[in-house]
Amino acid sequence: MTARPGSWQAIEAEVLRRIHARDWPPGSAIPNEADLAQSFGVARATVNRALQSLAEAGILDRRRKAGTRVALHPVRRATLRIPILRHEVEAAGQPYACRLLARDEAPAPEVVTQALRLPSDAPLLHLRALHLAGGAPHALEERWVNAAAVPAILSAPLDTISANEWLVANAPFTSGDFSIAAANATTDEAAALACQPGAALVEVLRTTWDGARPITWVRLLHAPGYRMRMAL
Amino acid sequence: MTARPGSWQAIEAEVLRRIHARDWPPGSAIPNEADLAQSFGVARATVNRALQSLAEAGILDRRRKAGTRVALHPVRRATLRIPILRHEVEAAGQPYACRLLARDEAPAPEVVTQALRLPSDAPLLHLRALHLAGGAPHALEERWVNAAAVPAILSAPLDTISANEWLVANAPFTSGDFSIAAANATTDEAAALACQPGAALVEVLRTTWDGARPITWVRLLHAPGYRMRMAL
DNA sequence: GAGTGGTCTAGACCACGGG
DNA sequence: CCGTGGTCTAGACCACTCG
Repeated sequence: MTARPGSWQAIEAEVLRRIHARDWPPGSAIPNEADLAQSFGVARATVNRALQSLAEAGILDRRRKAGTRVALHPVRRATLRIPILRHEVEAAGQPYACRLLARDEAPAPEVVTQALRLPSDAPLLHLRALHLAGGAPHALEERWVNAAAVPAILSAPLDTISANEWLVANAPFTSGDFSIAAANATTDEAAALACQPGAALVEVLRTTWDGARPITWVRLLHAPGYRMRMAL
Repeated sequence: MTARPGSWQAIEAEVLRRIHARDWPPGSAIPNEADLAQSFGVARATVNRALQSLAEAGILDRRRKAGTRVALHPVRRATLRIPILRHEVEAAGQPYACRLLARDEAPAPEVVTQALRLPSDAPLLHLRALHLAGGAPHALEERWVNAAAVPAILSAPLDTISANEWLVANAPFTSGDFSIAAANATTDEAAALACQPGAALVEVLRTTWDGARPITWVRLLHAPGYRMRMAL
């Protein structure tokens, strides 16, 4: 488990140790790369690799000329892996299924068109699907797809493959928003998810873009008991 | 905005372009580093930097000898910044306050001791606090601190500084778990958060460790309307 | 202006792991 | 075995930004 002496991981661990040991307290400046390299007996590039890793993790603040400082408030970052629902379910050892509940091209609500920065009369494909895990409802998906950006979706076999999965394979995106909140189940949602009306549900909102072109807006309502886990 | 030609960012962008353009479709192998370096006219280390960046982002799968492949299912990662609550509130332009509701050393529930992998009779400090934003309830915090690992907390002025902030400054951690779920407000919680009983609340569970030593377990209940946002 | 991090190069050796 | 990625080195130049 211990990194090879002289490796950048070893340097990283040693720097971390000194920070935790308060040798280098929060807010203080640490020696520059050249000095550290000499004192550790490695090349500067190796020190650079270690410090960049720590900076990326938010442990250090680095600025040219100003030098490297221990972050005053180490803003912790958690990385959330967002799997395809099918994979998530199957990874839990349960059979997955997806049922297409609705599909139409009705005009989208303002919330959606505004989030996608599209005119309110833009032609959007509307989909509603229920994801099942082991026969039980897992999540309810409400989706709007920008048909202008992904015309092929109009002829996609969405009763065979979930829109989620089809889009991942056919419409790569470059950026997006992702947010999590809690919502009480409406009577309709409760019926679809086989839970009590008013039950607390995890609500995930996602918008994706390919460059400047909006691709899709989706709202996922997870069945009660759902929990998103990450490591710190 | 465009990266300098020959920089690793430029290589990264070009590789990304070829992936999006389906020159290198999902699952396919791409040339090895040496070949790419030659064709791009840069050193192998530069190509390595670019490909490592893409691998870290989940776009590429890299294995020694097996080479580099375009990830079949680009598992998207969202990085969530976990700020100190006070900062989060103040960043929203609202005055922050924290009220300590309870503090005792009663035995902890099994859920807590098990999550911390401690014997069920381990001495834990129990805290309950209400975080306020602009005078309105923002989040309810239920916390258990491993007094054995952080004895100084027993004499910390927790009516002045939130336990959250005190721990960040005085008890660095090396790893932790983080999970998000939704919960209906109990009558007690509703009273504290000034909302309706049964309201859907975002529940955050966090456990932190310093090496093998458990530090703290905390449950945060956010007031209705709370939303965690991240970029993809 | 000058110090510091950011990056590139050319070359080398190593570790992993597929065939 | 041996090809591929992972990493280290020594040296160099650049870019940013603080003073």
